Amino acid sequence: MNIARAAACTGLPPKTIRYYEGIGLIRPRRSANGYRDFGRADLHKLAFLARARSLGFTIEDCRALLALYEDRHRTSADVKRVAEEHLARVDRKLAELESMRQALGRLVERCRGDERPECPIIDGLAGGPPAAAREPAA
Amino acid sequence: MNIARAAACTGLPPKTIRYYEGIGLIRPRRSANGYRDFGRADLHKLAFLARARSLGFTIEDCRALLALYEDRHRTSADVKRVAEEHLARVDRKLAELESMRQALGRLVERCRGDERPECPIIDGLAGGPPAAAREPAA
DNA sequence: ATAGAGGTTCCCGTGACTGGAGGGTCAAGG
DNA sequence: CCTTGACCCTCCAGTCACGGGAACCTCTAT
Repeated sequence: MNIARAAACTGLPPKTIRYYEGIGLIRPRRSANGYRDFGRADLHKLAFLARARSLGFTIEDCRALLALYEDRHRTSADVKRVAEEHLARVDRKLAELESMRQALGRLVERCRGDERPECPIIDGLAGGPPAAAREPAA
Repeated sequence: MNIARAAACTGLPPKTIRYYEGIGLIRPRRSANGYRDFGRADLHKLAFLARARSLGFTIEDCRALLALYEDRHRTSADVKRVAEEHLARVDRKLAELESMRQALGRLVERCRGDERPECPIIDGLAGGPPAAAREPAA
């Protein structure tokens, strides 16, 4: 099976498949004309990679997971460790994004978005009073 | 003020400050010896950039925001548009990460993490039955 | 004079691809 | 037989926002 069909089967762009071969994740045979020739096992690996990537695993995680996938003497503890580390990364990223979203949302909310130059967003970025200083504190 | 002090004032690494000058975000004077010499306005801009970056604005957003920051004829609508577009990007990213987290969490949850090779995480990545197929369907 | 702590520029590497140049291969049609 | 168009190949450059490090210059203190 040539690369275009492998791409269609797995949902990965041909460029990405070549890249994966380049970094040693897969090793498809070559036909006499030099074209890559993907077998059943290659397709399974590519599909595996596509799913792992879509869950946000890094390429190096994928390399480790693929090795475990092919190792019949693996332990599920090894797999779980990789996944849990990634899960922790995802959670950290989520927390970071959520705090961004909140700060950003507060600024946007308070901006009237009219034709005048006064702008709480600019003020906030410029280090003006964060939020409470406009409250009726007196 | 030299670059190390500017870095200390703004929390930005010297490397980043040089980079910002390289891409034209700031334009500090130079002393006779060739050292950068940061004035009050430069520091304000750097602090502005640090805050904008910490909210996840891209460098190009920052360029636009800095221009608005310095434009006394800006409209808050212009600022708000930039911020809202970014907010929408953040929300999309959040949704994506949350769906990742959920799928990942489901897999990790079901993995016993013991010394045996059977592993729902590997199975899930390999395209095995997603979740329900192990239920007592018979 | 020298040592050490600053500063400068320039180039390379990161992650995970994507785009494009330049060229080979194959099947079908004239 | 020749051409056209759709494939395929390799290799290089660019992305984003820096960070590391080399090679070199400048200042301050001893």
